[in-house]
Amino acid sequence: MENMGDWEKMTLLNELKQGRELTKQLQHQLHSAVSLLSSSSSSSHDQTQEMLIHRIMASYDKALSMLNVEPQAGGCPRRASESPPSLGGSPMSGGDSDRDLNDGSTPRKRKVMQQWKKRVRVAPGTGLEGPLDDGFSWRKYGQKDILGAKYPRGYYRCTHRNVQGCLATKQVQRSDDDPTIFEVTYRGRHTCNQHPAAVISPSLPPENQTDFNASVNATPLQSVQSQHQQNQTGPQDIAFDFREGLAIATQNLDSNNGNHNPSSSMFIFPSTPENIFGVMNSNSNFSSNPDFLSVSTSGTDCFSVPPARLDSFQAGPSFGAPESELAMIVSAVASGNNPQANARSDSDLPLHGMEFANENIAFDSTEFFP
DNA sequence: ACGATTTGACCATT
DNA sequence: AATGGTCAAATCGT
Repeated sequence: MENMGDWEKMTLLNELKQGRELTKQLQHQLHSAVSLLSSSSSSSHDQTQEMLIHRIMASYDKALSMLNVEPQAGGCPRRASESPPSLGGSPMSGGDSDRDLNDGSTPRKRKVMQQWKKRVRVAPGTGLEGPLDDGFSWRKYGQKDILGAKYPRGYYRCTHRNVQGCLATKQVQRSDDDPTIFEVTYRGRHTCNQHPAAVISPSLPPENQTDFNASVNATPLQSVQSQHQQNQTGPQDIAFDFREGLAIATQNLDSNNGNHNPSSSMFIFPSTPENIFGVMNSNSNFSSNPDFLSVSTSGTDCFSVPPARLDSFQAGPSFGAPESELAMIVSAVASGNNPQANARSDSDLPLHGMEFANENIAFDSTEFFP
């Protein structure tokens, strides 16, 4: 456990929480099923089920407490506004903006900058090695070989750091396993006056994206651009990812049993025939490249949409559901003149951590991730 | 000339 | 001491 990376720890944590939450759901299902039946005395079979559930819950609680997490009923140990856990490396060391945080007189805890990650897949053969355009302009200020990593890590800061004092930074690390994937860690908020393309940008933490209900008519997917092109980028990328540390969505995640049932989802949101609403957990990521928009959970691609199928795409902070249970809601608006987008019904989707409330539109990840 | 990138050195943290 | 993050001089590209 000690030699676990923070990223792995977070993933393990999320899995455990998810398991616990799903067990709770199962418990509720069983309860409601029992109460629907005649209220004659519960059978020993019911009691056995109840005991098993309690033991499963106890196991999850024990595992969570071993990870120093208070297992709690709500399922969300932290509110979103609280500082995220330290992930992916030690907290900022030596940053010029951080150096002055402690005058040495009082040993106070270094301020932990908000950070969140995304995984970006770059289409192989594009010849583009750099990170995706995310609508902001970045200046590279360092590169470092990281122990155990095949590829060096690039360090970027906002171009407008000096002029406008914007402290946003990002790190780009090419994946060892899949060189077409870049893991991008964003830190700090943009305080500069840059106008990233769409409302949604991976370098904006979700709470900045409050205009969730407004329609976004941006081109959903844009080409990967070089650093130079980024500087004059217009409305471009709608890639998006979720802040660390949010709670786990608790919808039905088991997509491998072929029993995917939209109606069993815990959260159903109002949707129009033109809209798709998805619910994702805190490990979900959006990424895009010229060929598709993809949504993944825990690093596993689970959902992708060819750009031709969508007119716009947006995501924002959760609403209409307890924050403790929902991380994010995703909405995509399908084109009215795009028959493909409305052609299929929602069933047996290979989705992990994502649920559509709209049954008119479905996307099959296997089409794009064979 | 100017801005961006590269890269070795330095510093903080563990 | 090892490692990760940043600085800043040198270099590159336009």
